[in-house]
Amino acid sequence: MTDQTERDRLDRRRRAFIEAARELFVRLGYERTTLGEIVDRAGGSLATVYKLFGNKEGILEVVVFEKASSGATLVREAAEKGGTPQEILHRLAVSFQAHFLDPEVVALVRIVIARSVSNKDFARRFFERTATRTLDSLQQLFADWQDGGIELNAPPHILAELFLGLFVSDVHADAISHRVGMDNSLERLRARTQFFVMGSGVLENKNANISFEGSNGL
Amino acid sequence: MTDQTERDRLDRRRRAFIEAARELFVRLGYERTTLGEIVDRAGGSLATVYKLFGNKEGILEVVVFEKASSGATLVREAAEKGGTPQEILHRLAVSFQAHFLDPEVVALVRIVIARSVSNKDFARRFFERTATRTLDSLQQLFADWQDGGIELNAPPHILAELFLGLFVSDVHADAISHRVGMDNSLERLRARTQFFVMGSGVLENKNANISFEGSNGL
DNA sequence: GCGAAGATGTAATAGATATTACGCCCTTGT
DNA sequence: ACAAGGGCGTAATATCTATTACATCTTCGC
Repeated sequence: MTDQTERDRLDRRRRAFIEAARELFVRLGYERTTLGEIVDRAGGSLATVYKLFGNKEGILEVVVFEKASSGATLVREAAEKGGTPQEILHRLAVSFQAHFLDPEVVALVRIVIARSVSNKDFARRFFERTATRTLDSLQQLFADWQDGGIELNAPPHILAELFLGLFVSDVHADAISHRVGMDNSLERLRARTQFFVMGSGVLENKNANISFEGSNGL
Repeated sequence: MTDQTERDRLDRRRRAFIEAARELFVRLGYERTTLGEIVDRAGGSLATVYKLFGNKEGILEVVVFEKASSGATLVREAAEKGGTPQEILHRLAVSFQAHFLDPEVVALVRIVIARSVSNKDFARRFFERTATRTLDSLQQLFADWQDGGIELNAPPHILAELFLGLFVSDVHADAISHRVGMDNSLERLRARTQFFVMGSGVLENKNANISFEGSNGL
C-alpha cells in the first residue's frame, strides 16, 4: 500500500489549494476568483481540486471555516488572567478588536454575506460557529460574575449581545467602507470599554471584585 | 416637439424597471438577477433598459440610492418632539430599528457589501450617504445636549458611534443569519436604550432636562 | 527498475448572461 | 391621415467559467 505517502502528497496539495484559494478569495472575492487561478497559483490541476473539494463551493467552505473561529477562546483567556471586571473587559476588548477586525476575517465575512443570499444554510452555520458561540461564552462570563455577587443592570444575555455588538458594528462598517477613516486607536477602545462598564453597572460593584482590587485607572 | 409626453412615457417605464429590479434584487441578489427577468417583469425591452441606465450596474445604483437614506431625518424628528434625553433616545431607537432592520434595507446592504469587493467606490458612497450622515446628525444632537448643560461620559462623536452601533450590529447579524432567532421585541429595545442612557451618563443629569421633567418610567 | 495508483495538463463540454444590433410598429403632434 | 421619433421584441454576439473527460506522466513501495 502507498496509503501514507499518498495521503501526505495529497495533504500538501490540499494545503496549497487552500492557501491559494484564501489569498484569492480575500483579494478578489468568491465570484471573481476562478478555479483556474487557484490552480495556477497552487500548482496541481483542476481534476485534483474536484477530487479534494467536490466543487468550487466546497473549497470556499473549507477556507471560511478554517479561518473563522469563535471568540470563545479569547473570552476564556481573558477571564483566566483574573483581575477586576473592568480589567478583564478591557483585555477582552483588545483581543476582540484584533480578532474581528483582522482584514482577512473581514474579507471572509463579506464573502459569507454575499453567499448568504443564495446559500442561507452556509451563512447560518458560519453565524453559529462564530457569533453564537462567542455570545454563549460571554453570557456565561457575565452570569458567573452575577453569581459571584456582582449586580448587573441587565441580564447576562443582553449584556453579551451589547458587548459583542461594540465590535460587530465596526466589522460591519469596515465591510462596507473598506477602512475609510477607521479609527482603531487604543483610546477609542478604552472609551468603549468604559462606556460598557458604565452601562452594564459593573462599576458600581467596586468592592465585589473577582480576585484583586481594581486599579481604577482604566 | 413631443418632449413632455415622451418624457412621461419614459418616466413610467423607468419607474417600472426600478420597481421590478428592486423586487428581484432583494429576493435573488444582484448577481442572480438577470436583466431579462427585470424586463419580463417590468415590460418594455432590454434596449430601453440600456438607454435609461447604461448597464446593469447603473440600475443597481439607482435602486440602492433611492431606498437607502440616512437616519438624519429620524434624528431631527425625534429631537423636535422634545422631552428628556431618555425619551428622545427611546423614540429614536424605535424609529432606527424600524428603519435599519427593514428587510428590504438589509437585503440591499447585503448587495452593497457583496459589490464592495469589486466596486469600492460604490460602497463608500453608500456608506457616506447612510452611516456617515446619520453619525453627523447624532453627534450634533449630543453636542447640543452638552451645550445645554448635560454632562456626558464621552465626547459626542464617540457616543454617536455607540448609539448607532446598537442598531448596526443587529443589521449585521441579520445580514448574515437571515433572521434566525432575531428578537426585535420592545423590551429588548428598552434594555438597549437604558443601557445607552447609563453608559453615556445622561441619567445623572436628571435636573438638566431639555424641556419637560423626565418621566423616570422608561 | 517495476508496476500500479493516482495526480497532472489539456482540451472539450455546456450553460449562462451581459451587451449590442436591427427592423418593426405604435404613439404623438400636426 | 401622416410622418417620424423612439420604444419594442428578437436574435445574434461574445465571453466567461464551472465542470467533466481522458490520455500521460510521477511517485513510491517492493
